[in-house]
Amino acid sequence: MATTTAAQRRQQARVEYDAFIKSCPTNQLLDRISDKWVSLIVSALAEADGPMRYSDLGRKIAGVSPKMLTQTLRSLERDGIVSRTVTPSVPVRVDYELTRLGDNLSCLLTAVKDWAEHHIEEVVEARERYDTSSEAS
Amino acid sequence: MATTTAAQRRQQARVEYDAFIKSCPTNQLLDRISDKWVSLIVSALAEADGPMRYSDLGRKIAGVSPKMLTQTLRSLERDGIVSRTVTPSVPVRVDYELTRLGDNLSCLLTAVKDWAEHHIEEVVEARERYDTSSEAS
DNA sequence: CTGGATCCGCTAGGATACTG
DNA sequence: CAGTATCCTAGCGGATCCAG
Repeated sequence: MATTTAAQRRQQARVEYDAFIKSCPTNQLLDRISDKWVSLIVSALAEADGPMRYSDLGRKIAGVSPKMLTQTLRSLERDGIVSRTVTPSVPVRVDYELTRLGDNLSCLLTAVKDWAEHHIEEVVEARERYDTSSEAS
Repeated sequence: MATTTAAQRRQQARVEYDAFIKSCPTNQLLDRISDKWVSLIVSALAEADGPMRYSDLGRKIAGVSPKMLTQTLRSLERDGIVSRTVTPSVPVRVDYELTRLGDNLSCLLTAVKDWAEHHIEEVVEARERYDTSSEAS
């Protein structure tokens, strides 16, 4: 009674794998830093080396919509990467700053950046080789 | 004549930013390693410490569809991360292996992994604090 | 000023079936 | 065995409007 098709088994495996991946710190971290806006926000705050206001970030990052800015900041705050300080004046003032953990993360990001800059050339060359050789077909 | 709304200006900025980001090695790399399957494939190949066949990878990674497996492998091959060796026997045999660059990348991945494992606890704690304090509202 | 809520288009990626 | 081609869905993220 092979009512369990290959697809079903694969999906089952996928569910388990997803669970595994979600519980895996590495993948959680990768998910986090791979977010386009995360790296930008973190490096913006790292450069500033001090608190930045919501609109400062919005201006510095330029292409971000308020929604994504807020959303990303919230998740970063939740993870203890940034701290959010509200000054209940009129108008309201909100400052964001890297926590110690966030600062640490920015170091990792720097390591990644270094790797990227050291190896990007190799990658580009590989791409060109690949592209020209497949064009030749 | 403010026919250029804030949204339009932001979109303009977004386009420029996208271009900037695409040309930025760091973000290219982040895009690459953040791909769910990339890290899995690279670490699978790193563990194997030798060539693996297409179906070996499919089995090892379990939850992946053929489409994504092929697609990911192709892009990794293009970037010179993995090498693809076809043995034209019957049936065909295809082996994938990390290149030197790929091997190097797996080291970076290890660094990321180490960071994740050292700091995940802090993140989890921060999350719990955040969640419980927002529940309290 | 700092966002929350809502709608909505788009595309990444999964299922499925087929080929060399 | 190692893919390719097709369809289709879910969710990400942008626009827009509104509120504290």
